[in-house]
Amino acid sequence: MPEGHSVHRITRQFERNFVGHVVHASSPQGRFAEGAADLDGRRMVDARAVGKQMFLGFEGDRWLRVHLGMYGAWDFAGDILMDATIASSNGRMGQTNQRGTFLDGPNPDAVVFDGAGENSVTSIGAPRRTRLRMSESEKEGAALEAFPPEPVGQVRVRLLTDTVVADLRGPTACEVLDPAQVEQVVGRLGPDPLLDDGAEAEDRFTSVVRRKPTPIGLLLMDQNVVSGIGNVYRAELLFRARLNPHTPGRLVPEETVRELWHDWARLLRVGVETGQMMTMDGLEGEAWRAAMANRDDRHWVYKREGLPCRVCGTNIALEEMGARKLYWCPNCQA
DNA sequence: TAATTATGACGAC
DNA sequence: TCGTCCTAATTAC
Repeated sequence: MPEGHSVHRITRQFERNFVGHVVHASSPQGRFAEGAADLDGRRMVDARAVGKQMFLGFEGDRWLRVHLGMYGAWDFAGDILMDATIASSNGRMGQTNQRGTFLDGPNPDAVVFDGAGENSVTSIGAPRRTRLRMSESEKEGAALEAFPPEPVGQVRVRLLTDTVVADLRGPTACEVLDPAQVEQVVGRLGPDPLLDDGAEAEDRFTSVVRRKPTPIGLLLMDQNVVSGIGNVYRAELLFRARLNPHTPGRLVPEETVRELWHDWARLLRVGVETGQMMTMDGLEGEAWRAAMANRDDRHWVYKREGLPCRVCGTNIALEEMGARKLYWCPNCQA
């Protein structure tokens, strides 16, 4: 999926555009008809992200829990108010699409018209009105896109206000919970650096890791140990720490574990702000722009099996760990 | 047209 | 450890 950063970004979109508004909920696909009927007509009162899970609170103690899984995605359309902390103009968040774009980053095909006529929403301060450009096919014909647009594909849930619509497709979880159930789910999750940002969370993560015989490469992916890390961030965090993925948690030096926590906090913040999993640092100018534009240039090891390590030249290795592909440098991470 | 792939997670053995 | 679920894009044939 969409790792933790995407979910925080999506949540901010809901905070900005839906919280405080009465929502019309439906399930165009039909598979969430009951839940949608329950939520329909209620005012959204809260939007929270914990790791990879999002919770949308509605009047009447209803919470919609959504987990995107590996290929879920939210599409936003209409007059979207961009969150000042999100430097993206795209309406779609979650999975990747074609055209080499990334749905949780700026989409070259989505031009933004803001109040100043600038092609950007990166300015801070008052929210700006944005609108997604018409798609290629619509560009030819109709002058104005109808609102709301016809749902495309398998839309599990559609949430609609007077001005904005959000479509959810492909989630691994989508259900209505009561407050106690929400607490139960959240209570089982490990700390999320954007929520639990103090020494207490760092200590909790550190002590859990240092108690376990489990390989650190598995612990980082365990949402009960730490929230929000997925397969990309796992590989990159381990490389950045020059850590062998097979090292049992309890044998990782305490300082290294603490540095892992801080590094995750760092990468998560960058991810939320930019919408991209930029896991390389030390890039400047053109190299940085190239990396931001091309996902193949953003990572140290992820999806680079057989290619020379960017640091030592050793071929990047690929193996299965936790039923997922793990990329690492056997030399740097010896 | 079919197979493959993907940034997840769960339950049955 | 395996099978299963969710969807869409890309690649192979």
